[in-house]
Amino acid sequence: MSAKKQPTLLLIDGHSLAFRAFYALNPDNFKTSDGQHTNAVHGFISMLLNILQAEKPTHLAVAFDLSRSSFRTEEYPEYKGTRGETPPEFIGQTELLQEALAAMNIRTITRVNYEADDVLASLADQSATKGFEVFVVSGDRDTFQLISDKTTILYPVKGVMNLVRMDDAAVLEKYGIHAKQYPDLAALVGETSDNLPGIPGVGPKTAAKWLQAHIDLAGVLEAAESITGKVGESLREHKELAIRNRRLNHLVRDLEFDFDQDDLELGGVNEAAVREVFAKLQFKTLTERVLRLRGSKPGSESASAVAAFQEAFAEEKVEAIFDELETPESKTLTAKELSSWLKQTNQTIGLAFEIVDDQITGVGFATENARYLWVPKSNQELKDHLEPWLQDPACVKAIHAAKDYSKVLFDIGVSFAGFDYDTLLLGYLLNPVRKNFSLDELALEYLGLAVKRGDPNQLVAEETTDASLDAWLSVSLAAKLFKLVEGENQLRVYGEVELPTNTALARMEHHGIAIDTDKLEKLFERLSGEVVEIAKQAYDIIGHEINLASPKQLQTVLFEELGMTGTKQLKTGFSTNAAALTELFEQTEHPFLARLLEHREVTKIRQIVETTLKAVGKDGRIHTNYVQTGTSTGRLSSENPNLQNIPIRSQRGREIRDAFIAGKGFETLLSADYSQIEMRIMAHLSEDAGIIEAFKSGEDLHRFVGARLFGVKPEDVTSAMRSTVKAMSYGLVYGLSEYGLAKQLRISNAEAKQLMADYFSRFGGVKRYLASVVEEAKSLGYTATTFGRRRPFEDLNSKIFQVRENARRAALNAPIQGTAADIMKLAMTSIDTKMQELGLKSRMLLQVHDELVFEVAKGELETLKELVTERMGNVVELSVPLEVQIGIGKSWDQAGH
DNA sequence: ATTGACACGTA
DNA sequence: CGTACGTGTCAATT
Repeated sequence: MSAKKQPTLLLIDGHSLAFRAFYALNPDNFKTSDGQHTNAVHGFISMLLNILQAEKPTHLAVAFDLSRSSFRTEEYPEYKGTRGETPPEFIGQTELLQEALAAMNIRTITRVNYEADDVLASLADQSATKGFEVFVVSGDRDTFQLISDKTTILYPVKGVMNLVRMDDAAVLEKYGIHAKQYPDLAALVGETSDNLPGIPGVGPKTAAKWLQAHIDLAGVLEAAESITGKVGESLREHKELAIRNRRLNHLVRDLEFDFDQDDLELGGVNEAAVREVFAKLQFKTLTERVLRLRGSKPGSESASAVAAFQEAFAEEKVEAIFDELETPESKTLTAKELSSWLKQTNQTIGLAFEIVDDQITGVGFATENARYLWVPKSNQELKDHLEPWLQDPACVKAIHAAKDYSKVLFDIGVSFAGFDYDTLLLGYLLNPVRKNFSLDELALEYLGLAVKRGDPNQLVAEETTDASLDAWLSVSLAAKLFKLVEGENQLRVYGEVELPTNTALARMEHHGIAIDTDKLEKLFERLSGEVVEIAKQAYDIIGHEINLASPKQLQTVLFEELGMTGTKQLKTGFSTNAAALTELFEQTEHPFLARLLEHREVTKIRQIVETTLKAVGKDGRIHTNYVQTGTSTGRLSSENPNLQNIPIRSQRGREIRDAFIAGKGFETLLSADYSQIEMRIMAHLSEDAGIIEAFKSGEDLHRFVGARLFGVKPEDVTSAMRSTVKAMSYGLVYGLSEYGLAKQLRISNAEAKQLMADYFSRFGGVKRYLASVVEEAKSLGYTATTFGRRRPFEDLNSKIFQVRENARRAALNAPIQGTAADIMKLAMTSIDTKMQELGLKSRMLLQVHDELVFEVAKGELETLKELVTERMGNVVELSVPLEVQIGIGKSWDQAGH
């Protein structure tokens, strides 16, 4: 059936790909029991399999650099001189990789005095001449010079382990020149990573323009006299740099080899050797994947893995094997087939929805070795077939980002019991600092799987939803992530805090909060009028109009025209922020500054009014999105819009809060907040007798502390003393330094030092606690809240003072802010559960870190007030009481305290 | 259109 | 040189 395939040669720059793999995968997750890191090897092989699947080459070779020296470093010793030291985790991995490749009968090639790219260039050129189609995998753009109609470069894009297919058209698109011209462009621009400076002032744009006009570097240099401007001058002055760069980036294409292309043909593997090497590397996932595809049960011996590899590398089989190695094939099910499958499957089932315009257009289901897609014809059909299963807590479900789906289910009236594994939340607990929590990123990090979506023949990844793939990834990740979370003793945070909070949040977002849009619109108009008026006054003072929102223009006016001396230096000049302006005003009393500050306040508030108005939905309510993975400490964040930064301090700002109201059919809003929760947690964690006594006494905290600190009676603490104490107490929670305290209180460093020493001598527990937090974080590499939530810290031992200090302060704050966040989440869950249980009509709507806002239904005020106070106050037992303040009113402002 | 710097609102 | 966020604007970049 199959015609003789076009012979295709795949050439790989070994170090280049291994380094990409190394930086894409976290070394901590790929470590053998004796501590050897294997992430680069794992990533390399996983990537290799992907390329084999996509390109189906018949021949393969991997080239490695022998050392850092080559004929290029002889000519120019600084070549690649900026490359830093090899990361310690990478050490030994090249050798392991070469062993693994040898076991798989893949030829590795090195050449003394030459770089891997020269070997690739020679092989590519010679093979193309013999009629091969050639693919070169290299992260070095110099290889673009090899591109021809026979030869394509697969170039890794930074960040994710993905390859872009670079052919002549792609180079033309990206750089505006043909591939052949690329080394000329590189010579002009220079290459920082190779320590090759180019012509100063010349970037890719300019170089491309020249090359479009003059074909190649020689042509450009010939025409150098006619090139005008600064860049032309620069070119004439530095042309020898370009000539040198061009000589160095020229790849050698005529190396001779003691083998020919036939010796590179993909054949069987060395069974015993593969078994040995893979055992040494402890590559369970790769092996398990092969076992699954072979249909054998886990636990049977790994001979089948070897056999699978053997077949994989045998010609003609490559395609089938690696297609399946990625994921099981997706099958589309009818409603009937789905129901019976759900009934008979008692393993954990991965679940994902395809959602278009808030409608469920597809549902993916998966176990680790099968995946299915079901396309419900209507919401009713979906409800009929899915609701019983969703409501059955005995059916174990794994899902990613349950909240997104829960909201849609609420919308269409499908009830559900909750989900057991949410890979988003598990991923968050394992590393709250990471930026991207997508399934693909988690799969890459924890499964070593580079997920490909869309057309499998297209190496460039496309964003497409594939519900059955998502379901499969969720179920595959769930077990692994859960084990890791368990190993870190974070199961309690997962099960008691994050997972149930998710459901409460879905409900809150679903409900949203009602807005008095008329009021906001009027406010907007009024503020707009004020802005115009204030701006006019400001322009009159300085005699001309400027853009008051432009820090740059302000710098010109303040520090040049008006001749003021700036207070705080920034990258771009002196700061014009409110603190700096206030200080300038104190010095100069210049009326422009007063107008400017007022302008700032009013425009800011007007801007918030505008975005708030824009966020009001058709139902007259705002449905914010709470991001449960948004902070490194365990707090929530709120976006689209952010309802956690609605103004409260200024009178103008509070008018916005007055537009957040109880909706139709509800009587009032109720706001409940924890009073001084972070200081209370500080008291609890530090076990400081003095602070604990302060809270237990019921005396005002700052007054109490002030009395102790200054040795006076509580009633004799002046308001100045009290605010000093307040600043210091709060500062300590944030890792305040002597210098910072001095600045804040406008006292000398020595006075600040004395003040702090006094504070610590009176409240020794606080001092001991803060020191212990940093010590522990240094030795463990993370901080933990009382419930076990972790935050990693790497920079506590940094040699750079600034970096180290930043980490120190964050580490001091993390357990306190994090514990407060845990307590609030527990309280929310407790309240939400109870409200559901009692079938209350009232609803929880907002969370602002230490405050909850409820919408109260008729006749439920007393019940709710008591319920909320009791649940928030008693959710955990600390060594100090948790005090809850309740406010009630028609609007958020009136409910506030 | 996207990006970085700045500014500023909240707890 | 006090923690944690999200959003807007300007100005300079494709």
